[in-house]
Amino acid sequence: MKLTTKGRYAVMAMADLASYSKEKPVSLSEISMRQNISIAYLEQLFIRLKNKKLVRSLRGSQGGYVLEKPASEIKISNIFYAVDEEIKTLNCKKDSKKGCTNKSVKCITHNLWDDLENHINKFFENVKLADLTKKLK
Amino acid sequence: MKLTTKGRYAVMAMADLASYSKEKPVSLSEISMRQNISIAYLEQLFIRLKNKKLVRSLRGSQGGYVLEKPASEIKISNIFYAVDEEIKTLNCKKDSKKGCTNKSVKCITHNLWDDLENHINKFFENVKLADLTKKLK
DNA sequence: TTTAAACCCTACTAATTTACTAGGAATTAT
DNA sequence: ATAATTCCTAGTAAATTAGTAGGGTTTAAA
Repeated sequence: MKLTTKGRYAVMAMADLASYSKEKPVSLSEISMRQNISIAYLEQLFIRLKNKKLVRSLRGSQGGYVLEKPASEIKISNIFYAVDEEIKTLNCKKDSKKGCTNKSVKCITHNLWDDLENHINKFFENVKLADLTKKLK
Repeated sequence: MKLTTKGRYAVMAMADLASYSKEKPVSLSEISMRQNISIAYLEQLFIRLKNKKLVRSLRGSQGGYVLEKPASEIKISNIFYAVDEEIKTLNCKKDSKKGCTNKSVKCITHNLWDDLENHINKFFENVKLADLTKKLK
């Protein structure tokens, strides 16, 4: 059970934005240097963050990104969701009423995995971006 | 963030054992059929479960496995630990005092990942194998 | 009006991890 | 003896992750 760089980098980048984009937009090259993540990789993440309306972009020279909303209104779960950092405790689909769809497998521990997912998701729901920036710098 | 089959199968197999090994040892082929996991794969898991004293093996014909302790004394975290299902929110080592060892990277979100790890681990600490078997069958 | 800094977008590839298989050896009840 | 079982090591296929490449488009500022 492991957090991928996608989710981790996205949160790091957003935390960076939260603390450095007060005055002016922050460029990916700045974030790249501060957080040691390649620009090309950051680009991929920011396209998604933008699609989910977590950041706003300013194109052209002197451009960059700013937060679309106050850091106090952005949950970690929003960021993870934007970049597809999914919490998955099962492989099988969860469409069927009870248990797994995979017909012959008895998912005897189904409830446990469900509880776990809820537990983790709740954690991310309860942490806001603003909570992190205190620890920055 | 995803649970691997190693951890998931190990818990399923242990839950199977907990409910079927009361009278006689349960063979891997039985578990294999009930849980739809290959015997060869189960073998790998049970070697580790045995090393960590969670199960006891009985070799030879009519052999199989039984729980080493009552299901009420086996935590999910014990099972995960036995099969190396690790909860990892960071790539960098956590040896150094504060933050990451990777010198030039500022792990600004370090505390968040630490909190997350604790949160997940605590969940697994609080669930016992016996809690699952109620839901079985 | 040119230039350079920036975002935008798609596709590909390398690296790593996961999931699983193969094949045999040792043990033991019947 | 034999068949059912655990035990053990090594390998490989599949999937995912992490990152690169290379070309756009937009825009502030010289």
